[in-house]
Amino acid sequence: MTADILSIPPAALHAQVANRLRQMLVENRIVPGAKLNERELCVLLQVSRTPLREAIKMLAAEGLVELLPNRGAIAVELSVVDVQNTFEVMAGLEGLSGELAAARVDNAELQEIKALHFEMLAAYTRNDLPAYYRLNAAIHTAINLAAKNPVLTTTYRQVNARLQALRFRSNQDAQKWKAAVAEHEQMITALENRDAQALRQVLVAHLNNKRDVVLAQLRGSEVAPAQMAGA
Amino acid sequence: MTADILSIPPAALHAQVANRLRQMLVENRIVPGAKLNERELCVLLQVSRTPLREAIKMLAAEGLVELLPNRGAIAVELSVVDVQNTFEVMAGLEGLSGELAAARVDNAELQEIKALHFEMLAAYTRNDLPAYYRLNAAIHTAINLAAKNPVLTTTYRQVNARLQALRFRSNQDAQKWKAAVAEHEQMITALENRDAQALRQVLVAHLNNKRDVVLAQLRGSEVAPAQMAGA
DNA sequence: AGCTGCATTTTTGCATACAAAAAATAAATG
DNA sequence: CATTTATTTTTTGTATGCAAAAATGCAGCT
Repeated sequence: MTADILSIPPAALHAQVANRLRQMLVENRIVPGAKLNERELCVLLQVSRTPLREAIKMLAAEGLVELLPNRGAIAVELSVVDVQNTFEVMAGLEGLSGELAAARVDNAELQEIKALHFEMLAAYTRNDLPAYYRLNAAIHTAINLAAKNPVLTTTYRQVNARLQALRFRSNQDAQKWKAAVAEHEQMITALENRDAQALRQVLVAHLNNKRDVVLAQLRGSEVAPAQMAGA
Repeated sequence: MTADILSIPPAALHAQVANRLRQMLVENRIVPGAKLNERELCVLLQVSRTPLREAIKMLAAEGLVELLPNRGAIAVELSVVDVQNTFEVMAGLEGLSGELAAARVDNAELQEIKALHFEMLAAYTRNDLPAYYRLNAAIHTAINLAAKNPVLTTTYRQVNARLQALRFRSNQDAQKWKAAVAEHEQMITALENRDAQALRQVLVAHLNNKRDVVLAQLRGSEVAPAQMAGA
């Protein structure tokens, strides 16, 4: 009876398709530059072209795919400059998150973030990179949510999604990793002190460091093929 | 011969439709909360439902319309809290624009911004509100472009679009107007001095003031109908 | 062999057709 | 008379069909 009312209707096909494609893009299952062939994706996702095309249009608006006139869509391929620009915006959004979170975080949220932080330290100590990344992302998400601004959260997620594909394969060296953990310590301190400017600064610095790591790796993987020509 | 190569193919229908709908939403020709009836819009825009629906999906991803399952789309209706949150993000993006613009503006850009500023002063002196708004927007766009970060520009435009409908009808009192002009003077000074932090601060303050004006007006127009009940 | 021009196939973009859900209207019941 | 229920109409969501553009393959030529 009431179940009829409470039961949530299954998401529309175009939304489901958008979610699945988004995941595939973010996880690099569709590599940057690759064409999104409608026929293939229809078979893979078991839907007709109409909802598929609607989903692709949404991903285009989100900046995850690029539409080529009369030539369909391809997964966005970020140049080094694109990555720099995207990180620059992310740093701004992350800084704002921190500023607002410091002002608005409640005690329950703070305790949970601290708990996540300790879990992350455990993963770091065990050299468990996947767990570290997962907890790291959870902390940043929690700080963002503590800012209590859904518009910020949506914008943050959307811009961040474009970088996810890159971070997926980024593993930093021991020294940078240690520095990142130290920055996380500073975040907790700033958050406990409700020091908005301090939290902003450490988050911006943190993201700039991450940018450098990603760019270094990106440049490395670009140079690699050139070595063959030189050899 | 070469004209064939250089000639740009006309934008795809879905893109044209998205542009027209975006304009209608931003100019309040489709009022917040109004349903986007597919049949009506097909007749109005002279296209079939397929490209229309694709355009609507894009606008949904941009946050200009809301999709209701099995009930189509409506123009987003921002609550007071939504407006506050959106301005908060805009302030962050404006601040970042200013910071980067101060560091990267070249002389030609600076001169053009100054010229726009003087034109704006002329419009202010003549009490020409439409021209003032136009030039005001042009200055903020120019600062944003001087930041030389396309990702920032896109994000800024997208978030700003949601507020455009509100600003359209906002006219401030003489005192606040004067204060806004004074803030613009400070912007020019900060930009000339390449003082990133000063420009950030004045832009954030400027946007906060704009937010207050919009919110006051928004609350006013909400109270207005209630007066009838009290009378 | 490599390039060019043409025919074929594939793919995209748009329009239409059909099915299911929601809304509107009419009828029936208390 | 109000309220509910049944029926019709409208509207949305998805699938399919068709035309134009792009990609592919091939024959002919230099």
